Amino acid sequence: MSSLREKILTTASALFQTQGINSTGVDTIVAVAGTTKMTLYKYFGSKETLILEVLKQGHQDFQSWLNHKLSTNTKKPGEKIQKLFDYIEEWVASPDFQGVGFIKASAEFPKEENPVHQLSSEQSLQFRQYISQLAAEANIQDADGLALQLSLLFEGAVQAEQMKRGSGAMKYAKTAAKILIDGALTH
Amino acid sequence: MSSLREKILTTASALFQTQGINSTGVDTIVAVAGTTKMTLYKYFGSKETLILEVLKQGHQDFQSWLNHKLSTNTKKPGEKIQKLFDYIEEWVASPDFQGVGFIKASAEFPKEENPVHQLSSEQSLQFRQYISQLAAEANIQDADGLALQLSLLFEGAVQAEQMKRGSGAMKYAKTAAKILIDGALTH
DNA sequence: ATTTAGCTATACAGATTAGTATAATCAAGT
DNA sequence: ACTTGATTATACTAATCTGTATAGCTAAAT
Repeated sequence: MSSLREKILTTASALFQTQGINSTGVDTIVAVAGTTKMTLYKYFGSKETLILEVLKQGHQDFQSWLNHKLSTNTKKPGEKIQKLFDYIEEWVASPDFQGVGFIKASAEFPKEENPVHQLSSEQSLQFRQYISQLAAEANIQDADGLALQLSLLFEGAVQAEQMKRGSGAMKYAKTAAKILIDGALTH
Repeated sequence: MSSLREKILTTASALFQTQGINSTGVDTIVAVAGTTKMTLYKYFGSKETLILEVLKQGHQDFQSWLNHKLSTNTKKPGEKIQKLFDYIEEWVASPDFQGVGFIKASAEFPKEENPVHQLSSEQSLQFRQYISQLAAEANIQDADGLALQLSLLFEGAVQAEQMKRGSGAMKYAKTAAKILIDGALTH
């Protein structure tokens, strides 16, 4: 079971989001999680490993949640891309939303050779490919191009939301996305 | 004259961009700038002040460059918003492009009470208002809404460009922007 | 030649950080 | 009752970072 490992993960995730990654010490993490450094370093050999695990967990949670929502609420595969931002907005508005890890992480670790930066970059690409796949299912010509544009809206809105909480940026990203998708569908 | 002050400013700006703000120590800055800590602390009383000055300088450089380009290359005021992303792309592609400070800074200093975060937030808002003004000059109904959407594309593309250099994200942001602007103009 | 101002050189204080070493505690299973 | 394994508690090391103190250098102006 090892609920302590998960407790450390969720605590670190919340602190990284609210305080920043570099500004959050392991002492703070273990204090808030109600454990000690020894236990943290037993489960995660280093702070960097912990960061990577937090990123993996967050990305997987988001992807599986989104995929489940889209799979159960659409009939034809081409419908998914049209509902994509509806669920993204729902995700961002949910109370346990803890930001999008890879956006913040890539900003705090800008060196390309850094493992955290590399994982962030990989996750960003993976999400874009997921959108591209949805676009292709809807028979959109330039699926990759539209996917990139939608990912820009997504990342920009998350960025704006992080900059000023409750800015409603994702709502405007959603309407912009609909325009871009409609335009791509008719061509 | 005080060219040392400017040397420190540009050096810090470059290092903040490539290494991250929190990961760049003042010792590194003065070593690269070819001066000493005493001089740095004489001009800027603290590292935080230096960060704020770097942000102010970068934002002002960008705004005045952009404004000059738009003013000299358009005849009617309504044309500006259509050429906006052409010049933004040119700016990002220029060799001395050193990122957009407020995007990175707000990610590294997420606490809203932090002065660096506050300045970043303010600059982001100011840029959005500038776009909104261009939209209003073109007689666009929901100028603020379009401005927010365009700023999302802008910030998302800069974010993507920082994540993977030379990704060409701004090119796709530009075409998406044109679609959104055209849509807003016909309504 | 001497003063003055700006800059350098260097050492250091004080705080914070990641990570480790060691011993004590606690809860089970046998 | 005893062992085993996981966790806690605490102290420590070594590195890093911001900011300061002190003294010396250099060049120009008078």
